[in-house]
Amino acid sequence: MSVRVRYAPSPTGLQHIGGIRTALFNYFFAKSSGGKFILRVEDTDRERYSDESLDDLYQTLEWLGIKWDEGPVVGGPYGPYIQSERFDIYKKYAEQLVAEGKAYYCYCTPERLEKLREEQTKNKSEYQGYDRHCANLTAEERAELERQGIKPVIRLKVPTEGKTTFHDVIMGDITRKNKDISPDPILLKSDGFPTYHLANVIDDHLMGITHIMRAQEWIPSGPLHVLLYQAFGWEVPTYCHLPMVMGKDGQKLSKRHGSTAVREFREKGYLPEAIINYVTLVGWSLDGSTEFLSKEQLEKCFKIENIHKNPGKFDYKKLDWFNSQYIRMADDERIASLMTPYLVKAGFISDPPSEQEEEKIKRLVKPAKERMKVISDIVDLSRFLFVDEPVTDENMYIAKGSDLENTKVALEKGGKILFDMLRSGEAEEKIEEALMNLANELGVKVNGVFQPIRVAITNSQVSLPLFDSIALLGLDVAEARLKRAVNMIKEK
RNA sequence: GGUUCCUUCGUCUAAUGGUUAGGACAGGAGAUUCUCAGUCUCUAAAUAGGGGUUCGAUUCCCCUAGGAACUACCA
Repeated sequence: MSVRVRYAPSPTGLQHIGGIRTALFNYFFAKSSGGKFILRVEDTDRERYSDESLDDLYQTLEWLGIKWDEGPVVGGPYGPYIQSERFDIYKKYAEQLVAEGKAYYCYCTPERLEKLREEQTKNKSEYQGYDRHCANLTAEERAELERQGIKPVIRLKVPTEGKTTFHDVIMGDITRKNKDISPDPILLKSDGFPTYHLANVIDDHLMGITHIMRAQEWIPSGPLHVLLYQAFGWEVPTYCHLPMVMGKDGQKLSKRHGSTAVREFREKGYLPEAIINYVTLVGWSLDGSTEFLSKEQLEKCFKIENIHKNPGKFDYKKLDWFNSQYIRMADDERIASLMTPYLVKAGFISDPPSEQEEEKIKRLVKPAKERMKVISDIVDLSRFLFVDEPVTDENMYIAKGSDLENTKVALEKGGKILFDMLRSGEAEEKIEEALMNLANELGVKVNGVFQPIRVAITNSQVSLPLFDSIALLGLDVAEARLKRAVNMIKEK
């Protein structure tokens, strides 16, 4: 039987790291086993649903380059793939269960349930959950409640005896006593929408899903789902509960740990291949030493056996490392076009950029590439190129390895040597040598000459290498800046 | 509280009865005759604790401890 797996997110928020990790594992498992990857939108919670979330889902998967074989937009033989469009199906199956005596209508108000819950926690009752108040309503009682206009929910009858076991590829057998399963969970809400449990089980069956790969937080509802499959008389798919992605403190990754939405990472200038590579390595490994895996490689070598049991913490620093590595590997043209929006947004260049600006960006890539962790770093790295701000006292005088006198000489003499030689087309090595000689005369290290000049030209303690900076700026502009600094320092 | 799951360097992980317990990120030190970054080299750092089984346990079993998830008309 060929593999069919699905990613079934609920569009109630932006796609986050944990979510796409699940998507990626499903996708890679499908690809590596020659199966199908299906996308299903579980939008049964109309309170929390938002169009923005749905858009974000599509955009994020597209950005990552994850294509689904069946699902919304592309369609497929088991559609529709959006649960809100399958409304009638769930109702039908829920009512079937009621007719067979496996489920029942419940008229309890949210208020009563709330009160029940309060009492249970107050009394530290061992029994948690619904008290099966409506489990044995007579036809008359029901008719009366209906007449009062109360819209019922449908609850599953969970056996109080026995136990339920399911097999998990990663975890092994997981068994739970039926009496420990949340008593009589709601299948169909009073608004007629299914709950997750019902819709999920029905769709997985109807869509021929063979493996259910989802986060470990779903383990507790596993037995309940098995009970549902059994109630319908359906075969239970293979379970594969994925280890969770945690924050630094070992708790479920959430906003307080930092960025979690993929969109945020994208906006900061992370590359999709870095996200894919790193995220896949949390909870999975090929061999313990291979670090770099492209999407194409993963589509081939991903093995379900290599998924771990234990949760993994999300390490932002390692992601940064991957990202800087991928930036370096990417070709210059791509980096240039990725940098452009940040420069536009910073107000450095016009939108769209002029030809000269584009030329500038192109030349900026090489020296900047090695220095970026994320593409947005380009803004600070290139400020000197687009903004002409006179060097500040602070930057000028804290230049390492130079005092005021040396700084003056370095700027005046060094600057003259530098630009004269540059103008006559001398090689960089030669110029460096000349500046080194000057440094020797002054009795300072080379840096004592280079640093003041670079600061004068870039107004920054930390900047691109001097020759790169000058080349980027153009000789005239760079020299003008140097002269301005010389004049400034003369007055001190 | 109840239920279920988890436990190798700070972090992600490799090794499954026999290794000096390996790699990577982060940290530290140094090198690279311009800062930063990068690159290179070196370095420190772990089998949660206690019992078994065994000639031998990171690896198998039990207990303890710690952590996590779930416990909604949310998914």
